[in-house]
Amino acid sequence: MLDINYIRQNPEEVAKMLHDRQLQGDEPRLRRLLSIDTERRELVQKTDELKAVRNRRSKEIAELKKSGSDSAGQLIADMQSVGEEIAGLDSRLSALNLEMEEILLALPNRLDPSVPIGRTAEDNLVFGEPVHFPHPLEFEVKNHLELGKALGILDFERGAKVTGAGFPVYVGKGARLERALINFMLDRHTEEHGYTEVFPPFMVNRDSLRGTGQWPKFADQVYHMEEDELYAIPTAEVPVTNLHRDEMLSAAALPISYAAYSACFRREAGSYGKDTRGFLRVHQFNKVEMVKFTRPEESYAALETIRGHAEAILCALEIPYRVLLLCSGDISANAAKCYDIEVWSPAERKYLEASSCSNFEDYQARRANIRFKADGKSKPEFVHTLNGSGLATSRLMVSIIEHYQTPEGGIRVPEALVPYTGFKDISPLG
RNA sequence: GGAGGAUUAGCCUAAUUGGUAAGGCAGCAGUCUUGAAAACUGCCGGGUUCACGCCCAUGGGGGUUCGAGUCCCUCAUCCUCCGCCA
Repeated sequence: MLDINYIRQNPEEVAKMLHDRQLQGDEPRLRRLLSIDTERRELVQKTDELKAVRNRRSKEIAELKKSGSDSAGQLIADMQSVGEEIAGLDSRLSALNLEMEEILLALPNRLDPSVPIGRTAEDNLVFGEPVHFPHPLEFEVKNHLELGKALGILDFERGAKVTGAGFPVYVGKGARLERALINFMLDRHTEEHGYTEVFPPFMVNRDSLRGTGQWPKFADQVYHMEEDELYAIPTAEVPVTNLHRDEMLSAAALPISYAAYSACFRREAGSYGKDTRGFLRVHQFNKVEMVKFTRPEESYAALETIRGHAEAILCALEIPYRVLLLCSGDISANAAKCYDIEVWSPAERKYLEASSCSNFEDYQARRANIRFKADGKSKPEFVHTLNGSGLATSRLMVSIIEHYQTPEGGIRVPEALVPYTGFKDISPLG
């Protein structure tokens, strides 16, 4: 959520941001917001004056009653009408506040100046050089679906029977490989990158969804348990960032860094037809997420750090990847700046998104009311929040299966994972 | 699921039959000091104002009232006991 004071003082900047994000259609709502704000402020002034009168008179009534005088009757009658007037203005005010909040919650974040201006994913900037690792695949490569099925480590059909399409089952060494990946990444982040491990709830309430920005705008992408008014988390970002909702953090504690494994649930409503085969788009997948809370002036350095931590995982696994700096038209509404890390799929012959590292600045902190005090004399400030996937196992699994396949149709286990799997390869014979 | 109790600022705690939230700790700045501690003074939730000030804020939402921390309704969370389950 943006600061209404910032919007009031820089309306043309906000309009340009909407334009850069290809959201020109939101501009009428921005104008509506500004007019609500003006009316609201006038109304506040008026009711404040009336309330000041009421407070003063009420004190007089108290004094009169205390002194045993009966002369308070006229005053009380007068205040009755003042009270009615206040109630009328207040109800108008709360309607305006409600509408203002609705618009504010739906308005996207500002963009960092370093974000390239562009219309679609085509305009994303390749950041730095793609990173290669030599994998001798001098034979006809199979895709992860064929290999996974032939090796008996992935079972999409039974997953579809038990739950539905997009809920894969990992079997045998496949399950072990998945668990190894999760443990490997958590260990790296906690032991080498300085994160505190968190194992969060996989369901959250609405306040948490609103805090990180999945509600109200993206509510249709989230599984909803109506009877209990709970939502299945689309990412650990939601429960972990909301750990500190409505808290005043001690300045000395910043930055706070959490790494969390969670299953992630996404309805992916309306997204069938594109990259939907196998693991490329599923309703449930596993992910290790990094979340940071920083002082405002430190957030952009922290973004680079998080990206480095995600890249370190890929380097350790020797999986080829590249980094994209998302353009204004493709970046998510909540983020001020975002890198995507994409891994190379030799079977699909294209890059697949495996990680997204974002700086939300104070956009989430303002929604979730996460503040800190720099020192004793300064006012509470909103922290900056960041997160990055570190990383999504489903996409990594595709990479590992495809890059580490052997001409015989088996899979070697990446060196770094062997201590976690307890085996070095998955052979066609099982 | 049932009964009872609780929720006040970063933390801890007060407030008479309903009369408009008092203190303490921590933190910051200043005075004093060679320096520090102690002591003293000021600041220390949000909005508005050049400022004085004014308004809002006692877990969330609503109600009664001239006036609500206090009374009523409702929801959330925590604690205790009972029941149920693993």
